[in-house]
Amino acid sequence: MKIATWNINGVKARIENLCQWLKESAPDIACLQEIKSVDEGFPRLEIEALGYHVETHGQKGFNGVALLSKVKADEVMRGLPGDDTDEQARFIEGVYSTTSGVVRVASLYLPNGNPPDDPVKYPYKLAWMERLRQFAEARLAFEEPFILAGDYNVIPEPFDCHDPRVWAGDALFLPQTREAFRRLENLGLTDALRATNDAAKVYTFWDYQAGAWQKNNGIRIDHLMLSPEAARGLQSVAVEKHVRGWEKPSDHVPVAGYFNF
DNA sequence: ATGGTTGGTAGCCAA
Repeated sequence: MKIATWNINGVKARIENLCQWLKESAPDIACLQEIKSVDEGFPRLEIEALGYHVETHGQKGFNGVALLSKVKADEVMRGLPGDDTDEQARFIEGVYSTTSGVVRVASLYLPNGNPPDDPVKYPYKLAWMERLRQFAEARLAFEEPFILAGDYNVIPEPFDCHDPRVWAGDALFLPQTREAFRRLENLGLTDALRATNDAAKVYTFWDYQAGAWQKNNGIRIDHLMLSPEAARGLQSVAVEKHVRGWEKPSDHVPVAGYFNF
């Protein structure tokens, strides 16, 4: 089974790239972030025509996540529990039947948090990460294959970026951000790409500005975090970097895990 | 639109 995550930075602007990628990469489940669309505006017909079921959790203008799957989800949950006042569409979870049982997959778009001195943005990021930790802890108790995939807006280690000095004061790399990410790992979640490729300098995002792609000035912020039951089934991870070189690309590329379930 | 890019929106904001 192939399970991928991709921040597409606007589904309407990316529909051609998205369809091209679905045809060529053919993930069984795709976790999308930053669809930047309300549910009614999501181009579901084009995607359904390629054999995918579509579940969205959209919002006007920004954020928004989706799950595309070859097999229809048995259950879908929208929104990260833990704060009923949170209006931002950043989380959707689906439960899927496989030949060997069930797999639970979430598509998440963790808050960016910049600028860190903003009275709202960075505290919101940290609070969201704590909610995610509590949610993951509850899910891990199920002892199921469980995958938390998405744009974490977290650079876990200095070698996950081209130049750590540039990121020193950034919400994606501040010590508190990295500590909160480590708390997720310490629950027993495995960072799939780190687990299969310990080589440094693997990136998933390159800014549109200042020729970042051409200079390979990237960061690794899109992660597949696996429960022990999912990690046991992990065979390999692919960063589909060539997609960044397409016409009208997203600034993120897909990251895909291959599993023996 | 500060500029460096892009997307969505009509608030230049968010990334």
